[in-house]
Amino acid sequence: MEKKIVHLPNSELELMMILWEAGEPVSRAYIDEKLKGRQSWGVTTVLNLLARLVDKGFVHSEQQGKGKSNFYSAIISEEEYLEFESQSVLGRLCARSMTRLVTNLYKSKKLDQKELDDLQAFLDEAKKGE
Amino acid sequence: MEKKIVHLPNSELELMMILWEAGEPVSRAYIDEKLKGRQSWGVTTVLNLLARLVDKGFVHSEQQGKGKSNFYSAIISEEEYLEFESQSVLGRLCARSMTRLVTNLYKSKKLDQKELDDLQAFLDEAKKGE
DNA sequence: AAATAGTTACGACAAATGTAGAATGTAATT
DNA sequence: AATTACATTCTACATTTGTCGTAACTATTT
Repeated sequence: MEKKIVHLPNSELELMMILWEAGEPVSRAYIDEKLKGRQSWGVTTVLNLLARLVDKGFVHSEQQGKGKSNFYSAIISEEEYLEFESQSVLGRLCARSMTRLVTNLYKSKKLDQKELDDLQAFLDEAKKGE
Repeated sequence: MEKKIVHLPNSELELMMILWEAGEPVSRAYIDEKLKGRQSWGVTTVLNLLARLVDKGFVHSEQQGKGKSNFYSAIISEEEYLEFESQSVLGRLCARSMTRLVTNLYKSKKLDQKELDDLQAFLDEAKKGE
């Protein structure tokens, strides 16, 4: 079974972001905690979304024994997913208005200094290659 | 009826991109043309997607008289939509991996020189404000 | 051992999405 | 005036997505 990446709906993406950020297998309870303030999904909802992600090959779920909580971890990495979306409609939209996007994110304080520095480093690199 | 912006599915976003790029009212035939190579949707499919966009308040459709083709134009601007998405899951994903995103897009030649220059200008501006 | 609490799996269902056929109406062609 | 060629609207339908309720099972508490 090869790694086939598909576009994820928002709800599932929300969970993937948590798994990516965690970087290690985490429990459903952990995910619930991270979801606080963003989404108020019922327990089953989260579990169900996780199950769908497992089906799609995005997540691995390992059972810790009956009655105990499972541990979930990302199989598809953030890089891989981003790479995939870059080739899609979304990628084209971002490309067309990259600066506007960056400006928006900066204004709403979603971009931290490190990301800005990295961006500068990338631009310096790109300039050399011209 | 205020301008309520909602998340668009890929298919509809694909059409919006064409309308945004066009910048003026265009016919369905024009859209079909632009779609060439990307999507092979039947005529009705495109019209149906346009109708849904009209319902959602994203597109204005004006009839050029019976039997003649309509003209479609974007009501919600690219800026507005981007602003909206910046606040969503998508925005957070982009923010978290902005540099990777930019790098991907650059590699696949989706970012042109102008966009890079703009980006640099933005960074210069941001640096001053620190 | 009965009750309670916590966990996951299964089934469900409305709404949204992807995609198009059929119906209907005008315009141009024969 | 038929026929042909397009255009749009309406209807349709399988999938996917958003969200759970229930069932079933284990662990803990009383």
